Amino acid sequence: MDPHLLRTFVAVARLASFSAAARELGYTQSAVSQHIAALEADLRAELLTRRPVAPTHAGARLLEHAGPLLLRLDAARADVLRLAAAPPGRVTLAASPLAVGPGLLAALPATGVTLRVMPPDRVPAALAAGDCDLGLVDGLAAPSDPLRLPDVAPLKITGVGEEALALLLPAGHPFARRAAVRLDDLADARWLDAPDAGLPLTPAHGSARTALRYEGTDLHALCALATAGHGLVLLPRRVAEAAASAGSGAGAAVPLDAPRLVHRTELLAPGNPSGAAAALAARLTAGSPYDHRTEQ
Amino acid sequence: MDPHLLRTFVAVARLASFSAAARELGYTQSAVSQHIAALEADLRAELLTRRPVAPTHAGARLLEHAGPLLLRLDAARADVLRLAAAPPGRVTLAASPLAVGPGLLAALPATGVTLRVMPPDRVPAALAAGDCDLGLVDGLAAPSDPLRLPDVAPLKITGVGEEALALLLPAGHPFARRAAVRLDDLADARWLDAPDAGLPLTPAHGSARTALRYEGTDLHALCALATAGHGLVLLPRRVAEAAASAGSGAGAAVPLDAPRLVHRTELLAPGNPSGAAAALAARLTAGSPYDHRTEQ
DNA sequence: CCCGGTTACGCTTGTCGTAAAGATT
DNA sequence: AATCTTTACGACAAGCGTAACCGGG
Repeated sequence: MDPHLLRTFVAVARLASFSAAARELGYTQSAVSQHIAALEADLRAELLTRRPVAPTHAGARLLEHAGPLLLRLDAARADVLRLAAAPPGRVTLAASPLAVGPGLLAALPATGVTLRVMPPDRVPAALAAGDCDLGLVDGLAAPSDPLRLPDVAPLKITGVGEEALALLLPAGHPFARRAAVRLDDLADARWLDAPDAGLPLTPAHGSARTALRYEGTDLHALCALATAGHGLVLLPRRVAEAAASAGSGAGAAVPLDAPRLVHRTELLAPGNPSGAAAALAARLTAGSPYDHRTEQ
Repeated sequence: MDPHLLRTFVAVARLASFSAAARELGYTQSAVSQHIAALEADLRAELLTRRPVAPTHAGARLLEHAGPLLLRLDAARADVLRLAAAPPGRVTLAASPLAVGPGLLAALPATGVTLRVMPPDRVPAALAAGDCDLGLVDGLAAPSDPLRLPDVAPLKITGVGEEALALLLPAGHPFARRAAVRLDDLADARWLDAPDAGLPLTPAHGSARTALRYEGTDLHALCALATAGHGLVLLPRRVAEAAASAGSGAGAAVPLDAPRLVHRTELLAPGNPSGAAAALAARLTAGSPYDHRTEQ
């Protein structure tokens, strides 16, 4: 089970073609064919149907394993290489949209930082692959509970902020004048689904119908959709309030009465933060105005 | 970063010797030396100091990655091979000691099952390596929260039981006559540390001093130690009560008043449970008397 | 008959073992 | 001096590419 074979296998499965995979990987079709044959011989199972090329049952299983496996492998490489590489002055920080808040902005030094915003589920992978030096992710969790992140690598995870939640909705919405709403009230609400912006439909939303799916990481657009009545979104309270007032009165932010659910932001750092990265990490964990708001 | 090289590397690091690793792996010392050299050239970093052989900083980092990586690799192999292998009638079930309860015993069919008890942290690895077909682990968690397990492979995880906790202590202990104790009361208690039996010292125990460390998976011995006053143990309530009464009055079980903390048991199954394993899994999740006690 | 995957075969490269050299206690 | 790692080198196998082959649309 050479990683090379595995990589070829996932490429073939993804592209549904031996020749396309060969082109992508810089091999000949023949080599790809041999790779798959070697894998199938090793595992004593047919992994792909040919013509059309599609994973068999066993192949599908292997695919589930292969992704995380290759990711971890890259992570290990990148991690050790990062140790050896001369620590450059620049730091690249990957962050999910809702992790970009006042706490982060206050902690950023004047120079030397690249900020890269991406969907939260891609942050760990970016860190693993060495594309960035630090990661900031956010998500919903119980107070002081860590987020449930895929463990792609031994990462140092630090909570850097927790904030209560609020619902963003149009000013004319029946709930808009309430002092607070409870999750029970929202059992069959219509939610906006915006996984790239860090607002996927979670178990907290119940068996909700999706109002609209938004693909992108732009919070302003998302808030505009919400205040225009295309669906509800659950946001950190400050963000919701800012969006409600910014929209020239078109929106309203209603606090969510769910004491066991908060918006949490976490800092992910590889075990070996280089000098500049370590300094930024320290400022993010300690110096942030988010910091001491750990309860409620 | 060939897995073979990685495997050699961890062996060398573990044994602190090239030659010993070579013997263990069936290579010559020369080959081992070449493996390490290849790794170091690839990662452009010295991974081991020679004489004495010890991991460098970079090597230590790589070691952190290598373990889970190799485990996942074995898991993938085992998983796919299991698919192809003719499903034998026998099922091997790996379980942590406290997961062996009435629920399990009731669900066991008359024949065809091998039960293997091991420390909870070794169950996922056993499943990954294909040494067993199903796993049962237990641990402390918030109600209806899943346990935090290392994700060695894409496993199907199902909660099969939650139970309140109780403290087992000698009959003469100051707490023995209380109706319940709270975690605050136990801030500086002396705890038994028995990680192999599934009772490691957790954050729930505060910054506790360890009374005695017990290595082994035998609950009876552990309960005897507790009732003899060698330290406190936190057990599922039924287990604690049974142990208290079994010890001919030497012990007492005091319910723990911590509504946010329960003893939870989970069933781990690979994605491809074979016929017999699937049947047992179904009986464990559905038929168990544990099953409907999900709250409190 | 064309497109795409497989098989045959030669060549290059890599990997292991033997054996000699080098280093460290 | 003894022990353990490294280096040199030869043998063998693995892996890739070229090219011929085959099977389905």
